[in-house]
Amino acid sequence: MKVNDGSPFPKRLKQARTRLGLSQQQLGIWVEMGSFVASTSTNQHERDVHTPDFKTVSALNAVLNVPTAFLFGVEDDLAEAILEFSENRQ
Amino acid sequence: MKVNDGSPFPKRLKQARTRLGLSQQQLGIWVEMGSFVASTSTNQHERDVHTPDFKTVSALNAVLNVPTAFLFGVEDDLAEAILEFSENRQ
DNA sequence: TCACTAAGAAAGTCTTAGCGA
DNA sequence: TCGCTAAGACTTTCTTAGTGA
Repeated sequence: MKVNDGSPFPKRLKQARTRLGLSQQQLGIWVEMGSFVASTSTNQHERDVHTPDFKTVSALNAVLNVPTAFLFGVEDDLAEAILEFSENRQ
Repeated sequence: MKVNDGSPFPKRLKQARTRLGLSQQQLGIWVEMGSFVASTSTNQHERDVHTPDFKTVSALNAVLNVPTAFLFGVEDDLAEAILEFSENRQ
């Protein structure tokens, strides 16, 4: 996946991270367990330099407490609805 | 993204395609406009050999008439809810 | 025509080593 | 400490050419 191809992923990732008050490095460490890579990797994902593989996406979901679908929701209202759906279920 | 990494994308893609009664090649042609590549490419995506980039994902959304988030919905009930949400809005 | 596969070419992502605020 | 970047190493995806049902 190339730079800035229109994916909602970077935006949603940042949205979910800042909601929890985590730094890029903190998120990366909890997800990937490598403190040298963490900051760079997360930064690249949020800036749409590239997209992580699904294993990383899953790990992000777990830490950020959002469904995978949320990170790929293009429309804001749909993304909101996805969050509500998952919160009401838990 | 490697083979069988747990992404819901392959499953959802097949689900959305068969719902419309399209062949792998037909879907590929409408999305990518290359009849030689179409069949192979779609087949690889559905079998989770690999995942397409976001431009292709967007094109698939348009043809299949589903939101991007649907293709990345892990939970079946959430995926259903995403479909309903987008249908009620249109 | 359908779903599917191997393998080289092409394009992507990850890691290392840094930057300025 | 924070967000961020370049570039080579590494890994993935795409295209071509083909299979059997």
